[in-house]
Amino acid sequence: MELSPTAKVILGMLSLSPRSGYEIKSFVDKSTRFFWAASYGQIYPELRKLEAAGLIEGEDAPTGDRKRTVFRLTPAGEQALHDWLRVPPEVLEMRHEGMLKVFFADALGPGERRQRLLDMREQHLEKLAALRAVEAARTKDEDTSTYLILRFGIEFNEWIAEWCERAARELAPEPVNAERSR
Amino acid sequence: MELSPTAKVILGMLSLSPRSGYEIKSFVDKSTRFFWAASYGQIYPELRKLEAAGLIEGEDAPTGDRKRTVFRLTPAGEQALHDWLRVPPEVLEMRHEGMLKVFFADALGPGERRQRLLDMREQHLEKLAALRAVEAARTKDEDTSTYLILRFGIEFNEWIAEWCERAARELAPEPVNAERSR
DNA sequence: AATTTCATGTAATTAGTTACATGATTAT
DNA sequence: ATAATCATGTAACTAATTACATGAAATT
Repeated sequence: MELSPTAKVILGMLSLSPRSGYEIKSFVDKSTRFFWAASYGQIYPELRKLEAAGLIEGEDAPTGDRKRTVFRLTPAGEQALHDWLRVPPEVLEMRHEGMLKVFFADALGPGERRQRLLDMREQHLEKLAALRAVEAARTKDEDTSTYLILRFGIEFNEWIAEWCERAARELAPEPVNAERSR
Repeated sequence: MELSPTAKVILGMLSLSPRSGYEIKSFVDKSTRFFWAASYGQIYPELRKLEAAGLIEGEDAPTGDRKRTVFRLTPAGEQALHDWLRVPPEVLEMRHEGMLKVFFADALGPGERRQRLLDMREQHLEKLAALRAVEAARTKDEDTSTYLILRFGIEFNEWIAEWCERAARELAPEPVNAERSR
C-alpha cells in the first residue's frame, strides 16, 4: 500500500503518541514544518482515509461539550509505518525563492547580487530564530530523533546564513549588518 | 501582476537568453532543479499565458522541418522580472523524506536511527555527484550568479552529508562507509 | 466582555507530476 | 537500422493551499 505524503507524517506523529487532527497539525508546525508541512485541508480527509484503510482508529475524547477524536495506530498502521521507514528515502524537493532570485540576480546589473544574498540570509535568520524558540521551550528530550532533527534545522539554517554572508562579503568588502536597509 | 511559480523561472531563464520551451526545461534540469523544478506540463501552458499577457513573445525558429518556437522577454516582461527580483523572497518550502524518516526513526527501536541517517547521507551524496558533473561540464562562468548557486548546491550537499556522517558516528563509534550494507 | 485557543471540516482554487501522443533530426 | 535527442503539447490525476464556516472552552 503506497502511503500519500500526508499519510507518512500522520502515521509517524501517531507513533509518538495518540492525538487528534488538531494536535497533529500544531505539532507539525513546531517540528517538521521546516521540511515537511501539512495543512488541515490535507490532514482531516487523510485521517478518514487512513481509518477506512484500517491503519488508524479514532476514539471519541471530547473536552466538555466540544467534540474531539483521538487517533491511534492499529497494528496494521504500525506495520505500514515500519515498512515505509525501512526503505531509503526518495522524495527530496525544494521551492527556494531566495536562491532563485540570487540565481537570476545578474538581470538587475552587477551591484544587485549582494542584496539578493542578504535577503536570502535574512529569511534563514528568521527560520533560525523560530527554531531556537522551539528549542528553548522544549523539555528533556536530548536523546530523541526529534531533538536531533531540531538541532539539524538550527545548524542547517546557521550554515546557510553564514554561507550567504560569506558570499556577500566576497562581492564587496564592507561589513554585513543584520538589518536590511533599503 | 502576481507571477506563478513557473512564470518566475521562465522569465528568469529568458533573461539569460531567448530560448524554446524544451531548452528551458533542459537548462532547469541542469541548474535550478535541486531547488526549483519545472515540468513540461507546467512550462508549455505557462509560455502561452505569458505570451497572452504580453510578457514574452515567441518567434518561429524551426530546425529543418521540425517546428520550434524561441521566446524572448518583452520590455514588460523584463520589468515584471525586475519587480519580482527586487522584493525579498517569500516561498521557502521543502519535502525532505530522508529527514522525516530520521525524525520518526525511534519507532523502529534504538539501533535504527543510525541507518536512517546513513540513508539520508547517501541521497545527498548522489545529489552532490550530479552537481559535480554539471560543474565539470561547464565553461568559464566563474563570475556569474548561476555559477555561485552551483557552488552553493555543491557545498550545501557536502555539508548535509557530513552532518549525517557526524550524527551517525556519535550514535556508534564504528567508521561510516560510503556504501549501504543491508 | 472580548480575544485567543481548541476543534473539525469543506469548497474552490492553484500547483504539479506522470503518462501519453506525435513526429523530426542526429548520432551510433 | 536503431536509439537518443530535439520539440511540443494534452489529459488524468495527485497534491496542497487558502478561505470559509461553525462553535465550544479557556484566558485576559
